[in-house]
Amino acid sequence: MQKQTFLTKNQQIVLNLVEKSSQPLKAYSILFNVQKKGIKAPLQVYRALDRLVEIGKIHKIESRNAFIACQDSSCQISKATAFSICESCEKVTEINNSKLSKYLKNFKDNSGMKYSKYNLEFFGVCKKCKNK
Amino acid sequence: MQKQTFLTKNQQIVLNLVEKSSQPLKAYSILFNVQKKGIKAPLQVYRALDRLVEIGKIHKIESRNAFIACQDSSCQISKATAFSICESCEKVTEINNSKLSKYLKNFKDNSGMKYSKYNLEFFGVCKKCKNK
DNA sequence: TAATGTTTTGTTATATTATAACAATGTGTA
DNA sequence: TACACATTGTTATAATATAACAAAACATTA
Ligand SMILES: [Zn+2]
Ligand SMILES: [Zn+2]
Ligand SMILES: [Zn+2]
Ligand SMILES: [Zn+2]
Repeated sequence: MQKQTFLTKNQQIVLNLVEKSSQPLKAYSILFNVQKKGIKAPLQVYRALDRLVEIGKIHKIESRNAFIACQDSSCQISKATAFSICESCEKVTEINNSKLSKYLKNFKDNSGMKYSKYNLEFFGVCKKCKNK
Repeated sequence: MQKQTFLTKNQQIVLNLVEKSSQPLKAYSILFNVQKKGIKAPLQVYRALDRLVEIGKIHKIESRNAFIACQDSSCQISKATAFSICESCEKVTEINNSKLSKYLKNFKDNSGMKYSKYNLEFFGVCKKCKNK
């Protein structure tokens, strides 16, 4: 049997929820919200999340331990992610900027190490919050 | 009483340990290693870590939940951090590259949000591991 | 279609990471 | 000294994540 190319039932349930949310969701909040769909245990959620992250459908916001749906179709291939995070309202937005991604993909430091992946998190105060 | 400008005893103990380590340390591994110095509880470690991160003496590697001593004196001011992480041996190195930091500090996306801080984590396989 | 090997799932238990709450102690200032 | 407040110690608990293993689902092919 080959590794799945489609989404399994649990993965689809989790993805649907994460995609409906405008903001990152925590694993246990996801669990709570999918219990009526038959997902009962943390591991079922974490397994679905792991796979969804692996195939680029969602991303983990590492500084928040939370998960957000991908808003940029190229992520499935590139493994290159960037986010802006408002430290006041916690709004998170995926940054889709080709210049930035080009710059970072080509970045080489002097260690001679080749990077296959990066994650960038910007922090600040969003427009909305600043005008309050 | 003003907020301290020096390091308190616990902070110094934790910092000493983290600085001695060439690699990121986890909070509970720090706790285990400073118990002979009189630090008994997780919260004592986390409080010290929080402050040390705040003043830029150490950084948290978010994707690893681990802490590493700052290897770049400008971090105390800039709140701009970048790391390379080997996914094979887990070696972490702070990237100190003025072009990169300049580029990222000046980066503006089209949301009109002003960033005061960023954290960037590059992943790959280090030279050593590649030659194995 | 039955046997086989593999992936995915369900389930229980447990490990790991981090914070809440509050009393006690220390320290600078008036 | 009296006050304000920062820091510490302590216990308990919350939040995040994984280990282990049996059961079920599914593709392959005999
Ligand atoms: Zn994406
Ligand atoms: Zn905001
Ligand atoms: Zn630094
Ligand atoms: Zn390596």
